[in-house]
Amino acid sequence: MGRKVDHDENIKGEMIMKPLEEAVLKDMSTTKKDVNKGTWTAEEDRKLAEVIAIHGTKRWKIIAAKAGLNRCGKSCRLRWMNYLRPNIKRGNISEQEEDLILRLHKLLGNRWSLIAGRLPGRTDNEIKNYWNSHLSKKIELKDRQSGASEIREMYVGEKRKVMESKEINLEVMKEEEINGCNGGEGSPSGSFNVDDFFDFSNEDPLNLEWMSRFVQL
DNA sequence: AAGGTAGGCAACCGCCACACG
DNA sequence: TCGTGTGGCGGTTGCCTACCT
Repeated sequence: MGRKVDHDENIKGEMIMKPLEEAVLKDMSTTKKDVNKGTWTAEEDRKLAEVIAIHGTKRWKIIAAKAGLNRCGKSCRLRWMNYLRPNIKRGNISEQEEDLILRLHKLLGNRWSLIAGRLPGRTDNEIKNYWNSHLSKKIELKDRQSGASEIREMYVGEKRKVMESKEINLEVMKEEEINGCNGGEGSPSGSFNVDDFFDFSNEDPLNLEWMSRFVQL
């Protein structure tokens, strides 16, 4: 811990500790022994939401201490992100959303947070769970029905290679952009543009037309 | 009605990347 | 440049509930 913490809140409203708060944190800091685990209670949810309403969602360790919960910061963050955050949609994943998940997964693999970023109100955890419990089985069934499992195994291997090279390409593209050597008409990045892909502006997120630019099912 | 099993989901774990001193 | 703390992510676990025998 070498970080300086004796500040007040800054203009952005980010949470920064005063000396007293530092002492509180010290008192509240939990050892692995006494840390609370398992399902969250309504009371814990309420306390966490209260603290976040005041201090925002930075410095989860401090938030955990301030809320007076014997929870680690990670646990608080997870609870907020997956359950308490405003505008969270729960359950009832529509056909449109399912289609989008399938396409995105085909394109991105198990990059759940990226996929979730394309589905407003959905969390990476929910999509991951939905995939594991519904979609993966659906795909398996579909494969079996079409008798394509062997072909698929080959395909999956090939796809993995492609994905890996695509990941490399994404990194290269980002780097090129940072270095200012991408974006010309002679750009080597081909038809897949990472910024187009992650540009959420000016579009209905559930409209799949944008997706068909990138991947077909 | 009771016990066993499978499915769904919330939460934890461990790793990695990044920021900061 | 290096060490440390923290947040973010994907994989995994374990609990709860519904369904089946």
